Amino acid sequence: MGNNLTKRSQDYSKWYNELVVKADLAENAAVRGCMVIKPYGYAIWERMQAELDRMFKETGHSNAYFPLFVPKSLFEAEEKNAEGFAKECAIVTHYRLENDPDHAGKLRVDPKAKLEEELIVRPTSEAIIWNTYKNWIQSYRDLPILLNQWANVVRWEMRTRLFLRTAEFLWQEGHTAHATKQEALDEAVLMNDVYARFVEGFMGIPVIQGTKSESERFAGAVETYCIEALMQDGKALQAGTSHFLGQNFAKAFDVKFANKEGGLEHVWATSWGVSTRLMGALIMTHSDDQGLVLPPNLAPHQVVVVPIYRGEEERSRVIDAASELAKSLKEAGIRVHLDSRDTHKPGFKFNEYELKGVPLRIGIGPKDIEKGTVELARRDNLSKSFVAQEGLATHVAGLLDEIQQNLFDRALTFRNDHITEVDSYTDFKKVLKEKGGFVSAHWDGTTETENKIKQETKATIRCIPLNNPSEEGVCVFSGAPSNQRVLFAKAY
RNA sequence: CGGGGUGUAGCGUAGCCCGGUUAUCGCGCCUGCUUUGGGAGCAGGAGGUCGCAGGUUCGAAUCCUGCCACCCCGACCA
Repeated sequence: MGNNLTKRSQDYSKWYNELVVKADLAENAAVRGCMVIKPYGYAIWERMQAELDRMFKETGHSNAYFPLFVPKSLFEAEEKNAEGFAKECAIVTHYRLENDPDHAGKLRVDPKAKLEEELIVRPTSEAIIWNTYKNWIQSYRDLPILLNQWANVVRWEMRTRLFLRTAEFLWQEGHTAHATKQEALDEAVLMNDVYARFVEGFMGIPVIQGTKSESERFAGAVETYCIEALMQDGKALQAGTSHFLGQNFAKAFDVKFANKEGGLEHVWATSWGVSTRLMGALIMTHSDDQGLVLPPNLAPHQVVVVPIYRGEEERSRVIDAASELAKSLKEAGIRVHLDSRDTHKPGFKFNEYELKGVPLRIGIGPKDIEKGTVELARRDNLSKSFVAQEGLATHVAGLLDEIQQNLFDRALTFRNDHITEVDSYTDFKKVLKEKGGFVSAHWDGTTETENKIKQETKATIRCIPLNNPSEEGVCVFSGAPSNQRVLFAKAY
């Protein structure tokens, strides 16, 4: 990465927060741990939603919506799932307020309005959805069910961070029901792959697909597939997960179907989700000290046109020319924004759009009109050049592709340079401390070893990569035999 | 919940140790003129329950007590 962020990883946290705020993406809300997503941040989220939605539909899924509240009895039906989320639930106990007789002008909870049964604000929707699916499924003819929901969920984490871990966050959660184990497994793998394609192709963030170790697995899942990304400060970030739920939820909610042979079987399930956390991944993967850097596929505005002029006469001429340019780019399918504000000088705008990460900036002034040129400035490498107005749309389209590819390649190089194979615990600790990134090491497969390593180094097993080559070795911690390497890292 | 830190204008801050006129400075905001190819200059102006509540004192942003909020580090986690 061509900036000095990595050299001051201790400041990374501050840098990240400032960037989020200054680039106008989000801010802390009045509610502890919650955030306000501002229009510019939300526009980016909408771009992500649109693309993901397209990919979901392409793979046969539909959208639906389920309730925010989960009755406690439903929530606790799948024991492991309930246990896993129990410590971070917001709970609704009452449904009415009344005037406080002791404090004029204040309200208090009406003790008479206590709910018969508490409602859990969903931390995830498996319970409420499987309770519904129970009524929808009787025969193999009702399967598969391939649904996705765009929603908010609440997880009352002790420590929160804008985009990375907020008490309330936006996400999508897919919940599917299948007649066979293989079909469900295929679905979980497929959706993990959809995530990988989306995050890499659309967001320009390289990821490693893999499975989680038992202790990192989703509560209630049989297998958790995931995509893991690496941030510029050397910490890993779980960017998305796809779970094979086996028959756990079907058994908990008694969802059976009649198969072709006339027998009754429990349904097989998956669930998968990505969240606004991906915005955090975006910021921490591409941004530099000038601000946000958006991959062209994702950017709400791919190109911004900044007119440069002095005086009223020049202004109208330049704005006319700039409008023509913007129009021709728009006709070529490019998302372009003409900033004709007269209240800010060009220099101010240059910096503002750099901060906001617009991939390409076009400057046009009187000199350009004379010469038939424009000034092109790339956000990814901050280079500038003068090019002819003629054929500009084609040139710009090509450049946008190039920038998209360049951002991905740059991040991929960084990521690959930060996967280090180690064969001793000394090296393991040394690499974690001095270099960061993923450490590829042999592990004996036990949760006990995993926990001890976590305690001593704060590193966790991020994933066991898919198609991992088998290799004989010994666990770096215990010395017990192992037949493959797994990826460890400190993580967000 | 444990350990540390910070609360002063929309944002960032000085002042606090050692109490004393009208609470400092920068950014931003408003008005005018000049400016406009990399965050404009000058002049004028608006904006404050000094986190909250008590206490000490002739006098509190400053000292004391209590409370609240936020940030960082741990446990928890997409």
